[in-house]
Amino acid sequence: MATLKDIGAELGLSVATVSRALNGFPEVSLKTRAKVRETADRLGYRPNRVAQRLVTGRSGMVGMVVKIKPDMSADQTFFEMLTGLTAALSARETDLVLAVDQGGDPVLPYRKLLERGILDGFILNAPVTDDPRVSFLREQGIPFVLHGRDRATPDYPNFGIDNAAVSATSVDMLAHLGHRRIALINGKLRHAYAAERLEGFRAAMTRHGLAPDSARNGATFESHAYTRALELLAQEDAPTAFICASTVIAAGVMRAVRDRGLSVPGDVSVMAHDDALPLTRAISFDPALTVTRAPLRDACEPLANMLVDHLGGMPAGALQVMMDVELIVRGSTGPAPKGG
Amino acid sequence: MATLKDIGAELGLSVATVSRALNGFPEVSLKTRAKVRETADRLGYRPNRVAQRLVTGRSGMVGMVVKIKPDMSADQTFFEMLTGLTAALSARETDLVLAVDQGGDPVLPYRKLLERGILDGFILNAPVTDDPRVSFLREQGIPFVLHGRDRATPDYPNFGIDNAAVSATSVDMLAHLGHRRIALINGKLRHAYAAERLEGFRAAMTRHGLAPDSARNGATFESHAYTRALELLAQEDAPTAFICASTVIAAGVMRAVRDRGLSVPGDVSVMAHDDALPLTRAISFDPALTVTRAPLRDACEPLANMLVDHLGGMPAGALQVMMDVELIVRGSTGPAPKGG
DNA sequence: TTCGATATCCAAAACGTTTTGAATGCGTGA
DNA sequence: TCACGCATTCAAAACGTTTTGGATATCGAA
Repeated sequence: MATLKDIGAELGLSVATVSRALNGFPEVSLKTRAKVRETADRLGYRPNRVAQRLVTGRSGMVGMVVKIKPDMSADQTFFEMLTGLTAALSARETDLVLAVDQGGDPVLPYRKLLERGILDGFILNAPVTDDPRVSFLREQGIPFVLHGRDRATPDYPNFGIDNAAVSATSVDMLAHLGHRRIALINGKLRHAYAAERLEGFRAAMTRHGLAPDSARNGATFESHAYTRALELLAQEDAPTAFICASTVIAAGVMRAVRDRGLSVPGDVSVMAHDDALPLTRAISFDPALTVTRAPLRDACEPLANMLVDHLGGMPAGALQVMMDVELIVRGSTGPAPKGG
Repeated sequence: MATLKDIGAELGLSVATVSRALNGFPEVSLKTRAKVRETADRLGYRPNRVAQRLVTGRSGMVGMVVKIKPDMSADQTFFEMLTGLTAALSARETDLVLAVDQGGDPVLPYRKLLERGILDGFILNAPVTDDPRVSFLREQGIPFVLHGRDRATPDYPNFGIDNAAVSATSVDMLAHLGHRRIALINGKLRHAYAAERLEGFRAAMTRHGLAPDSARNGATFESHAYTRALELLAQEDAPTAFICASTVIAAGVMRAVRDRGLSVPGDVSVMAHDDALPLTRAISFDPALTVTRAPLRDACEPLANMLVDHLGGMPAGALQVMMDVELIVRGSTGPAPKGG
């Protein structure tokens, strides 16, 4: 492998000048810069990352812990994140080291990864409210970026969507269509996103003068959503509209609606939040699913860039982004049934 | 972070001696070795891996590419491997860098990972026959270890099970129970393991004087196996025993057998090869599934160690292991039905 | 006493890069 | 001619480790 010294020897230049030339420093003449570039290409020069990292004091590696649920339902979102993150990070000369959380103490895998002493920072995802990993990494002084947020006013870099707005947008749209009894089939409440969605749901329902008590929190299985929806539909004043935390949940709800002999959207409207995962595509539903859409993949590049920027010294305050979600109205929602 | 120099300064020793003391070289006295150890612990010394890697010329990082199938069915095996490999590699001070293969050119992700110039080697899994990744990495001169093998006599480090023996063991057992018409529901034939299983199946059947034509190769979905089994059971001389490439396939076959109004193992025996994945447990079948068993997890530590050893200079010839599989007879197999 | 062997230690080089501080050459204005 | 600024380049230090090639002290044997 060609080194800076090789290039310097070839041209009669010092390694310092070669280094500057390649790194675009201003104090090197255009002529030598061109010559250096040319020989570097010709010799197939690639900077030795290990040497770069030794002198800069950074490892160029960040960590991520994937939590394996017993049902392996994390897979889909995880692969989506993994694909996007590795691509975005490698564009910033950063590598992603993975570890697996098999349950138990949530900070343990982070502690073990840290002990190896080779990581510059972490990417956290799927926060629970007041996430213990956040407090741990903060007291260790390790930089990290969080997908979403674990508290109302985070003081760390984070990127996510406005989950309260997800619920609010959904409620607003359904209320505008005349629905009065709207249910929320939510994820488990300890997940920060679910708590935010519930809060947004309650606020929006109250704002519209509607009873905010038709919210169900729990596991995001299709079968679980099916059961919850059946329970709600069996009530005297059954909901005429469902807001689902995910498209998988929407599938369960739709199945329940049909098993009750009802139609979508004639009798019941169904909408969901859509992470745009490849497997459960909202557009493949019949009828196509109305959604608040925020592709998970879109979060990867910002997350990667924010972490690298933060490692480069950018303060956390400048690295907090909350995205708006897009409302896409399709066939699964319609006016509230007459005399509902 | 404390360095060798810090420890040396504290004790009035040179960094060379401190380094030797910590690395267990013989030419340092027991007394100073103990003192060095003590101060190293007290100062919380951790070797700077980047510096180590610069001088040793190795990066301490190996790569693995996960292939995402459209149906994401790789997830289960992948997570199983990921869990085991990260643990085994970190015990050898090695990190795992992941990339994603989203289809298309199978060597592209390896090429891109290689261009970053930070990897010492690769772990390959799920080989197809005459795998193009093998030829690519070999002509690039990059060390790798393969889970399984892509040709009969591999010249690279590899670890796997004897897939021909998997079939042979299964056929032997079923033939011994009196079965004459035995079917193989196999994976896609381009996968090396499936080709080996088919070969082993044919050889064993012929050896027993049985017709080796009831083999079906294809996707490893439950539904696909169900369809294939139904087809075979509809034949005039339907099989009385099924050998399945996986427990998922066995589930489909069992469903087909029952939908035909037949019983397991009274009318039809069913057995499978079991990778011991957490989700589809052979023992949870009803009746519990007879299997040839070789936990996927068991391959992780050998694979990790073999790659690290190979990187350390051990020749490929010394790093080729083919494991035997374990036959576990449970309730899903029994004597062939009378007058079958 | 002297020689050689042995045990123990150290100084310095090396890995490939970035960065600091200084040097060189050149033109310009006085 | 001198001083000065500017553009361009270089030598050397630094990062933290491993490893090479001595150096020093100790001891036994001649």
